Amino acid sequence: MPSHPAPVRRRVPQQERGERRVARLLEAAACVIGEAGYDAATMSAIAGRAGASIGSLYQFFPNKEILTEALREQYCEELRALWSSFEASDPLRVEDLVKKLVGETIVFLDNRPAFLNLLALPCKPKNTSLRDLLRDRLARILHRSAPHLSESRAWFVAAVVLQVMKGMNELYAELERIKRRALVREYEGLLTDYLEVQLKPLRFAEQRRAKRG
Amino acid sequence: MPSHPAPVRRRVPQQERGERRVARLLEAAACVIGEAGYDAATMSAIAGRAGASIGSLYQFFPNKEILTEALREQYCEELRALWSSFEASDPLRVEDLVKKLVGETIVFLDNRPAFLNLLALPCKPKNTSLRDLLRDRLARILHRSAPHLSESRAWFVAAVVLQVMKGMNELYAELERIKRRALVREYEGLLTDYLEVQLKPLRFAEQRRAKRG
DNA sequence: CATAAATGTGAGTGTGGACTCATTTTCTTG
DNA sequence: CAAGAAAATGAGTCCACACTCACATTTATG
Repeated sequence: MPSHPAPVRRRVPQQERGERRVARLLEAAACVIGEAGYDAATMSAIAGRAGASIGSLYQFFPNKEILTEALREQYCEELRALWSSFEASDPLRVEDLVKKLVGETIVFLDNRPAFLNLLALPCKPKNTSLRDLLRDRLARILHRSAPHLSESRAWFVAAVVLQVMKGMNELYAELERIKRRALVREYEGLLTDYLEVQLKPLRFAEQRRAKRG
Repeated sequence: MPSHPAPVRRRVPQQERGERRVARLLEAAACVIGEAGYDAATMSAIAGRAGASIGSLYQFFPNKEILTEALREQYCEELRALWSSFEASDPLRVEDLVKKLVGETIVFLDNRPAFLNLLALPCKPKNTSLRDLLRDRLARILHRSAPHLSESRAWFVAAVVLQVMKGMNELYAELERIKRRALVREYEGLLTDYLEVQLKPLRFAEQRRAKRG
């Protein structure tokens, strides 16, 4: 008698009504998680925000983890689409790359209030982590701009750039509108300077690093 | 009949035994919060880790918030001491300042596993926020190194530097030992370059910023 | 040693929040 | 329209965790 781990069944919407509901539920989840944080976001609050009953929420997302996973999956796909458009266009000067990166990121996060929360969350290994997705994509772009970078080095620089940008967005959320523009400028400068050094032909970068030996 | 908000009484230790207990409880709280995160850190787990019963924990810290507040207060004082030593020493070259800052911070956080968690936590306005404490101190040091910086500008730069360092420490915690050294170097370079530009006499900084128009 | 104060204990209580389900309402299809 | 499928509902269950309390043990003091 094999005691299988109870295959949780998630109802998949068959009617337009159902799809609308799922969309509204995900949207509500994003808002509530963004406002309250992951742990404090209750299933009831999410259902309420979506104008649905608690039972309705559980029809489509049989538990909190699955709901979160669905949101993460959605973000992954949107990210893939966004970054593919980056890679499709011609390589840019560092300064323009940074400006584009920063600008698009801020808009992206503005419309996805739960993104940073999910980023911090541990996630099952089989699922693509948002963080890894981002790092791989950026590393690829960096490698294209500066083919002399080793893969591991490109990955490393990408990790740093993304971490810095994450910090920027946290500050951005705290600041009053007026100071936000200044903050973005500041970070654009910081990242441009950093990347210009990193993407220079090998000997320049080495020189610079040696100077600090 | 004034219905006062029930003055929660926190037992203050009278014997050495009590002081040891309080110390062990705070230490345990720091560990558990550091490992599990604030929300998932349960009072029972903290008591258990300290080798105390749940009742004992509640004698000295009548609820989770007060416990957290005590930990925050401890960190505040330790921070004040650390930064005062920075301010006491002679002004340093930017590169040395950064190295000292980065080095001391990593050690500090290594011994205070709950620090980053508390940093993220909202906290009652009357209590000194760790974040504000840090910003004020660093801003003061920057202002001393570069008196031409306006106060608000120094504060702004300090906020950016601290946010970048926070990111560094998050990455640091994820990385294997071998890569940590490299990460620290990377951030030292990044921060030094950034601060060297910011702390230069006014016209240089303006020039540079103008270049990006 | 007697006494009281400080400290320690863990079973027990209350509650909020994740999750269930019997039932009803709405939609689709022939 | 009939009848079944999809979707909606919310009262109710269950459990983990914050917090209490009556009582036990240890320590300080005269």
